Amino acid sequence: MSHCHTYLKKLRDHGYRITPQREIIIQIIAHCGKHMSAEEVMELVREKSSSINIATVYRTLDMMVENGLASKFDSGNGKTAYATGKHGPHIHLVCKHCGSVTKVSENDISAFLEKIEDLYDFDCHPYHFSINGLCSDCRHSESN
Amino acid sequence: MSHCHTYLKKLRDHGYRITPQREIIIQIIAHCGKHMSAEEVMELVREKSSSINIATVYRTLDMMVENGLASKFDSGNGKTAYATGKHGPHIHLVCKHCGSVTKVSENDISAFLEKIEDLYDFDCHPYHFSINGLCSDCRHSESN
DNA sequence: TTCCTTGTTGCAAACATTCTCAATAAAGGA
DNA sequence: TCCTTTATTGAGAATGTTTGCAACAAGGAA
Ligand SMILES: [Mn+2]
Ligand SMILES: [Mn+2]
Ligand SMILES: [Zn+2]
Ligand SMILES: [Zn+2]
Repeated sequence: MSHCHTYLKKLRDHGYRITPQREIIIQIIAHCGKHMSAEEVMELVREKSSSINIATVYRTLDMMVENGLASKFDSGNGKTAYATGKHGPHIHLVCKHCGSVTKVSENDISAFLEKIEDLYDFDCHPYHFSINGLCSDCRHSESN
Repeated sequence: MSHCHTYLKKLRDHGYRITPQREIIIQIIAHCGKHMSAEEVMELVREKSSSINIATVYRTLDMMVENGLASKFDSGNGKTAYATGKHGPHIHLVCKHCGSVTKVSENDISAFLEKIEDLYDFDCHPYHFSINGLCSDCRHSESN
């Protein structure tokens, strides 16, 4: 069963209705491994159907986030980015000085997330978030 | 020297000009220990001066973030929240099912942040961000 | 298959945030 | 103190995202 069918089934099991709009949107974000803004999803949606509204795209993406099927985060360029689990669990270190983004691998976070689960009984899967700070280059080149 | 004078000095040292608008905005966010939205800052600004524009509030808060004097994160209610270091370093575990927010203490994160610094030479201070997931109540009460 | 209930959609308006630009004023030098 | 340079401001337009609501349609019942 393909990735997006799993998502659709999960949503149906949660009582959501499966509409053609949702099928198209979920297929797009599920098959594309990268972050996408709502507008980028919308562009691909338009290739498949001509009358889906941007509000429906936002609503569907947010529904996925609320049900743990996608993550949502501030991409730093003024648009919110969405991605499914296929994008893979990792976090982004965003330099607030130069804007560079460094990826932290799953391996380097797992111990931390296990701790969060043990101490707080909180399940942070699929995890994909950003931490702001100063990158290596910027912290060493600055006088301050 | 009060908290906000330290901020003002740091900004002046970085070449920024100190305007009455910035003094008022920084004083407000520096003295208030909690997260505030730009609109909430604006309301307090209006009590001190009648003609400061909301764009200036946004610009000043973002300037603080870019210079490591404040953090900025998605509060979940549709408005971005800002806070200075006085709010204290910690992270928020936000339940995407019920919306509850659990605070993770500095103590439980420090090992992770040291690892990030060692491995990636990235300085994530002042850290104050959120992780989405399922809270204890929701993960156990749900059938899924 | 048909009907009913109620969740979902498209649309437009509202809202939150960012940007553009001409006017203003902070900071430093004379 | 006055002048010059140039960062900053207010105003409003633009952009990105959310919301209210009437029309529509998915999914279950009969
Ligand atoms: Mn990513
Ligand atoms: Mn906080
Ligand atoms: Zn950097
Ligand atoms: Zn919860």
